[in-house]
Amino acid sequence: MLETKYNHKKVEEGKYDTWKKKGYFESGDLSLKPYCIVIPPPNVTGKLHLGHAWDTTLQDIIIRYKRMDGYDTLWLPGMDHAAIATEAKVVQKLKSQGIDKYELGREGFLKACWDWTHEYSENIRKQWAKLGLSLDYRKEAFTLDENLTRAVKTVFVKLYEEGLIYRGERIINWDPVAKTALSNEEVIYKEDEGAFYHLKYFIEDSEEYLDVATTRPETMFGDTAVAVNPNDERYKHLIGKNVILPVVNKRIPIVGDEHADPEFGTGVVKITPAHDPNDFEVGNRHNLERVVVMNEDATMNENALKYQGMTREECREALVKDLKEQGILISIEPMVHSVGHSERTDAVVEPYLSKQWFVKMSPLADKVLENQKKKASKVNFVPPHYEKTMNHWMEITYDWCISRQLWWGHRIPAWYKGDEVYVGMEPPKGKGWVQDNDVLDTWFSSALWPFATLGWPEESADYQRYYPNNCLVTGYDIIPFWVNRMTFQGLKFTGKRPFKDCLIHGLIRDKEGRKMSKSLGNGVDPMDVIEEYGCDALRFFLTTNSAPGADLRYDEEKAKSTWNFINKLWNASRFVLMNLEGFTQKEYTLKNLSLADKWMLTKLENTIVEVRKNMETYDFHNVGNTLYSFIWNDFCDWYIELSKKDMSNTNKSVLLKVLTDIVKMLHPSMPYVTEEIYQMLPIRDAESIMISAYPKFEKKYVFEEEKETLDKVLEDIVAIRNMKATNNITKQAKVTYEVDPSLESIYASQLKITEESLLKDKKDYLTSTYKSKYIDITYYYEGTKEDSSKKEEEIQKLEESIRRRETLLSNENYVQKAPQNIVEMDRKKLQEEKERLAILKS
RNA sequence: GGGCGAUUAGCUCAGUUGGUUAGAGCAUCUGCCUUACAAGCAGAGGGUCAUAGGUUCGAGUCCUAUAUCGCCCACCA
Repeated sequence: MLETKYNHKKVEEGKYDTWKKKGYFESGDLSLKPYCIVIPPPNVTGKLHLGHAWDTTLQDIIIRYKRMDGYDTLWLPGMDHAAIATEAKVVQKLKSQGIDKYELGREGFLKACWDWTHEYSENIRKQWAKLGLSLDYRKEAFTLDENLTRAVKTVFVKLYEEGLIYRGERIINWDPVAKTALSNEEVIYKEDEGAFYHLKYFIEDSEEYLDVATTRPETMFGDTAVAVNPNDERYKHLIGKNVILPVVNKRIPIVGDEHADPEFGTGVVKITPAHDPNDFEVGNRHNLERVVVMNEDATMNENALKYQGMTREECREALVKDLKEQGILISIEPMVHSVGHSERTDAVVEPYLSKQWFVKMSPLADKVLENQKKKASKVNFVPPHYEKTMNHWMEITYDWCISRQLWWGHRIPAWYKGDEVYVGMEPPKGKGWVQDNDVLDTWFSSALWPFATLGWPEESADYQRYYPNNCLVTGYDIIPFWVNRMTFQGLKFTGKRPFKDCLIHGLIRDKEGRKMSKSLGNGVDPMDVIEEYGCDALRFFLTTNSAPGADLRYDEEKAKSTWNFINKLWNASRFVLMNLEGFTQKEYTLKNLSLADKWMLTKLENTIVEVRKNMETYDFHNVGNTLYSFIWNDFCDWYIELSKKDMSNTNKSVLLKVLTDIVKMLHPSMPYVTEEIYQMLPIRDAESIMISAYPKFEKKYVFEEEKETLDKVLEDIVAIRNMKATNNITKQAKVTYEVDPSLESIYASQLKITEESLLKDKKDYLTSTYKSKYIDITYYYEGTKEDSSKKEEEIQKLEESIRRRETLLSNENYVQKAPQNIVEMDRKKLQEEKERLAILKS
């Protein structure tokens, strides 16, 4: 027999391995319709966090539902090499062992990365198992796999040939710690305290100077002009003249350029084309020299003269001091401005002139915008407003810097010999060719994930069967990095959207609504939650506590209350199973259904319809709430209570049927406990609940009239209990009643009326009476107060409501314009209210 | 500066194309060890749906403005 308390550890034990061994996770039944989701590959950098648990649970729910509903489901697992993120961690690890990346060399370093990858991917697989994810491991992929590599090269070469990938000198975001370029998306801007340094740039052969304001004085060694707005009356006449660059004592021109905003600062801006993207553009317009003043590690180079070798910060301090002494510094004006930091190393990003590879974005982005207008082939975002996030990004796009000065990743398939460049799948023939040292942005490979994992560029069977994917699930923070890029690469290379639907969820926050982060130390490890409350509680909590696309606060109280719900389910099952001991197919019958049975079955069918509808639209919180109240309120509070006085074979059969459908409907979100209960059912339709059929609506079990009758009876029971409670009517009270004979047992059992409760004597009792369509009941009791205000209150409310409804129904406009069923409902309600009022007043 | 959200009970949140008297969980109050479950049962209280206008027979829901909060993007010499 079942334990009285749900024991999640015992229930979860061993099930995952059994499912896996039995092959339930595997796809490939060609007789069924395919359904495919690819997992957003986690980085092989660490542990899965609560966000992963949420993201993957949503996918597992969809996959388990579709599998039970008769689809050939492929949920493809995989992981991301995560270029810079992993490289940064491995560098750090080696450093702690006293090993330097560059001394170790490329080959040795890559080996260290692979070792790291194997260790961490094994951890991740263990956590997937802990979460109960039904992944088809035979198809597992890694972004550095051979076929992914082939796909990456294919895409690179094709885009290069079409001129959509180019190499050029541009200002890029440089991470001086990782010593690599970054994309704009990998830069995090933070508000920093800084200052505006006002400097004197003397006009050549003159005692006059321009007040040039800068936040970065150390870049002045790279100044090759000073710009003023051509329409700025203050400075117009100076255009064409020169200033003398302080310290360096170099002549640089004063140019007129729209970039200089007369309203901002002093209206004069120094131009450093090699260290500022805007200045770079100004430099291009005026044909200015580009002077790089820093090394790759952001120390000053020889152009910084005596400051060579200092860090940016040291140089600024020393230089400002010197400028002050020389009388060049006019003033220091404190200010707050945002400074870019590297997402991975947190280093202050240096805008840096360097030669990098870029993807030309606008032709690819336009294709996405075009496609999103086509209803039949667009990516359907859930909730829909997230489409705007993608489209917005596609409209403001700039070229994507894809080369990284790292070793861990896809090496760029380009070779150089002198000034010659060769791009191809294989190294060029002939001597003297040297391959590009750099690797690609990790997102370049993950952008191909939905099709490259299925075998593309080969026309493989999997690719043909499972592409486009049916759904992609990810957080809104990943739209710019990943969803966008998969979409344009998918359209470009497969001619199709990568996935039909894109289900977006929010971020997990802590109880106070703060983002979970390492620095705050408020992160919650999903494995700890599983330990404490079980996987099923975690999954159900995560997927039913917020609307689609919204953030979710993690609150342990809620996990706890989810556990309570499962415990409730456990005990309801316990009740059913205890009463169905020895029950067999022979006894199973749905004939001679009682009023309660019909009520229960009708509620069940309504629930099935509601649940299915919400499953299809990914409204899992509605699924959860529907099932919660169905199980707790309808099944446990009423039907099980009513069953206690029945226990006919029909009743038992209904209990079994309803419980079976309950665990099936819950299974996608609570795989373990539902399997445990399913395995104990006396009659089952499958070896495992995982491969059993999801409940389908059956009209023959809908009995609307009976359902309404019992609903009314139950309302009466609640009202009578309420009357008893407010009047302090105890068990000792006596009772007389007249009741519809077919309903007597229900009223009697639910109101706990026994032979002893019937009034036999005549004493000075207080009385309270309740009357309705089916029952007229009076309680006789001893006490001090009789509460008649309750009845008066109800009469008042009814009269008010009747007035309101009569006014409404006499309104021509309303009767004509409102939908018929709404008007009908009002008429019916009005009628009922009048009847009720009559009973109360009689 | 551009864009996207949010604002509903003490707290956390639902609220499907506008349609009964706005819901749930937690918390609160009252009474119960009723043999599935006291991590439970029965009953109860609690909301001018941020504000102001508008459209409509009818607005939490649609429109306009305002306020507050959050996120994304751009700019910040």
